[in-house]
Amino acid sequence: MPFSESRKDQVIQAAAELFRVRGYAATSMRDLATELGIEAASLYSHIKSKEEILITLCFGMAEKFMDSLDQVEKNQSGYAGQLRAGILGHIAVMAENLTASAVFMNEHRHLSDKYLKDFLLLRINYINRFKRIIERGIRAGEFNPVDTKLAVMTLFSSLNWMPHWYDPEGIIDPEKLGNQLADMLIEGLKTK
Amino acid sequence: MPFSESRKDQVIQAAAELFRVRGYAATSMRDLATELGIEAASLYSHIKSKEEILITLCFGMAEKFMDSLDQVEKNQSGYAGQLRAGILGHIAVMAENLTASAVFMNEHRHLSDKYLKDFLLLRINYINRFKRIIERGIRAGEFNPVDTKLAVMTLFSSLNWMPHWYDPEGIIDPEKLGNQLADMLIEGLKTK
DNA sequence: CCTACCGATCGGTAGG
DNA sequence: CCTACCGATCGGTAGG
Repeated sequence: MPFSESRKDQVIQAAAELFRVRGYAATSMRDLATELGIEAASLYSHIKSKEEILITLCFGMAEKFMDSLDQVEKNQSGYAGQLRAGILGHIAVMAENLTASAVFMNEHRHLSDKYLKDFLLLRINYINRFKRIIERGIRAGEFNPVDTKLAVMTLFSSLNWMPHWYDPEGIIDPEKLGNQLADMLIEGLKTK
Repeated sequence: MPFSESRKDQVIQAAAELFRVRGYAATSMRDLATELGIEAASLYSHIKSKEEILITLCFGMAEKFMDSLDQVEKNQSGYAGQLRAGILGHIAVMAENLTASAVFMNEHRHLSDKYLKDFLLLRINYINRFKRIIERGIRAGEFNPVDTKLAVMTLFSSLNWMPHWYDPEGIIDPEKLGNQLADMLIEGLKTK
C-alpha cells in the first residue's frame, strides 16, 4: 500500500525536530504527542518505543552517509578529487536532512549499549575511509605529510558542526558551501 | 577560610563528568550522589539546585575563554599572529578544562531561558571578536577575501569538537596540537 | 486514536 | 550528611 507508513514517518519527523532542539532525554512522549495533536498513549500504535525512533534516525542517517561515500569511491579518481567529492557528498546528505543529521551527531549516545556499539562501529568505519584517502594522498605526494588523525578530526569537526549554524533559508547553497569548505581544508593539505 | 568551598567544587566536578558522558537531562541527582557516596538529599547542603551546577560550569568557562582572548588582543600584533594566539589560547583553556568545556558546548541549551539568553550573548560576542580579526586581516591584505562567517564557523567547529576526541593521556600536547590546527586553518586564509 | 491507569523515578524539602 | 517523604512526571500497557 503506498504511503501506508506516512503517519509513522510524521511521528519520526516531529520527534527528530524535538530531539534536535531539546535533546532526546529532555523530550517526553507527551511533548511529542502534543506536537502531533494526539494523546501520548496513541503514539504506541505507530512505534514500539521511544528508543525505536532514535534507532531509526541514527541508523537511517548512517546509511545515507555510507551510500554517498560508496558513490565517491567508485566514480572519483585522484586523492584531492576524492576528498573534495567526499566532503561535498557528506554536506549534501546533511543539507537534505538537517534535523536528522543533528540527532545523528548529538543524540546517538542515548542509544542503549546494544545499538550504540553497532553505531560507533559504523561511524569509525566511515571516518577511517576518509582517513585512508588522506593517507594515500600523502604517500602519493599529493598532500603534505600532516598528522592524518588531526586532519580527519578537523575535517569532521567542521562537517559535523554544520547543523548548528547552517541556515537552510539563507542565501548560501550546499554545493557552494561544500566547495568553500573543501577549499579551506584541502588547500592546507595540498603540496604547493 | 581557605579551601572552605572544596566540597562544593567536588560536587561540581563530579557533576561535570556525568553531564559530559550522559548529558544534563539524563543525569539524575541520585546518580550524582551515588558517585560521591552520599544520599541525593545531601547534595542540597552544597548546591541550591541542579541548574546551579550547570550555570556555574557554563559561565565559569565563558569567563575563562574571554580572559584568554583579552590577553591575546592586548599583547599580539598582526592579524595572523592574533588569530594564531587566539586559537592557541582557546585550545589551552579547553585542554585545562576538558570536562567543563564539553559541558559548556553541549549542555548549555538546558539552561533556563533567563540564563540561556545571557549565555548566548556572551558566546556570540566571543565569536565576533574572532570574526573581526579575520575581517581586519582581509582588509589589511593579510588574508584572502574568504566568506568570514564560513571561516569563523569552520574555526569554531574544529575547536569545539576537540573535547570529543582529544585524549589527555595521548602523546600530543595542547600547544603542538594548537599550532598544527592553526597551521591548517590559517594557511588556507593567508595570501601567498 | 482514546480513557484510564501502572510502577518507577524525578528534583527537591522538612527536620534533625 | 541522613531519614522520610512530597507532588509531578516519566515511558509504557490494557482494553476498547
